[in-house]
Amino acid sequence: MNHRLHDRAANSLPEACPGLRMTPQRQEVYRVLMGRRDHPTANEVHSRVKKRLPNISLATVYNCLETLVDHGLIRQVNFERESSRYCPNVNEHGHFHDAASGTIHDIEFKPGVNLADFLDLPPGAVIEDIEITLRGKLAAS
Amino acid sequence: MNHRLHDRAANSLPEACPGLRMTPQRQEVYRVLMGRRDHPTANEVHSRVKKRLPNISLATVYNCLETLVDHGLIRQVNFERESSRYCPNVNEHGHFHDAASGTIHDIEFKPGVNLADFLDLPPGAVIEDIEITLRGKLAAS
DNA sequence: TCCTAGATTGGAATTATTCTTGATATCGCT
DNA sequence: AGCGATATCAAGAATAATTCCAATCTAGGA
Repeated sequence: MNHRLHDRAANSLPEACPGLRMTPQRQEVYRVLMGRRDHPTANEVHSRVKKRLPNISLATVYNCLETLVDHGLIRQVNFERESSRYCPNVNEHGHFHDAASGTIHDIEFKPGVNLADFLDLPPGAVIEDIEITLRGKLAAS
Repeated sequence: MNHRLHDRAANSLPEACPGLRMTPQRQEVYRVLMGRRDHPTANEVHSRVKKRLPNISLATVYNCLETLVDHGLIRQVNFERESSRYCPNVNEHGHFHDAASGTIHDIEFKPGVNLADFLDLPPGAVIEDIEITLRGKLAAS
């Protein structure tokens, strides 16, 4: 069992974030994302958050998610035209979509990798954000 | 000037595609995409196609685009939650979104690149599709 | 030519998300 | 503690892209 992960999941925000007022709703939305890192949709987040905040509205969940994204505490992930999903892993990383199970796995870059190593970037391009999505199957191991 | 490109753009379908009935609508949708490779949305495709087929409906444009995608003649490209865009480049490639101009550039992989060299894939993962999107700025050269 | 499967159309329906508005809560200051 | 300014919340309405539906149409084969 990964205690490091578990401990983080049990807390609310890792540290204060400048300019972000920490309300019970935002705290709980964040807590829920940390508690189960399965890339839930806003709807799923709403269901989970309602366990503790039964009166929270879906609109508020959307607001909280947007705020947390804007402050860099979580990331919004899009697959095709499906509903957005949310992910508390703010490291640069990609996602692997297992078609069979519908699960999503974070994909880390191998250490020391540089985008320009494998992509033919336009000269002078300054990259601000990367989104890498793989779709496929996990062969039975 | 790139004659190869220009010639392809002027034609309709490059070759017959098994199981695909080539209707005037599909032909024109394809022609429009080849004629201007700027990753238009379904709406933009609709406007362009109407020049020659004034009665074509948006639903038909969606149908044609879907069919062409299903047959591997074009690709559907999604950025965030924006409308889907369509692209006649069916090679494996990524996209660079220039925030300033709103333009989209195809990004090719460097030759001989293997994704597994750069990404920490889950063991036994079989990749069926890759989507790489970069957002950033093109520095004034 | 006639039949049939598939294609097209226009409009209605769907769905995720955003917007609006009024009510609440919080912050900084005295 | 009290007050005004500001931010947040909630509920439902509104939006926008896309899909669905039912009714024609069309092309190609028997």
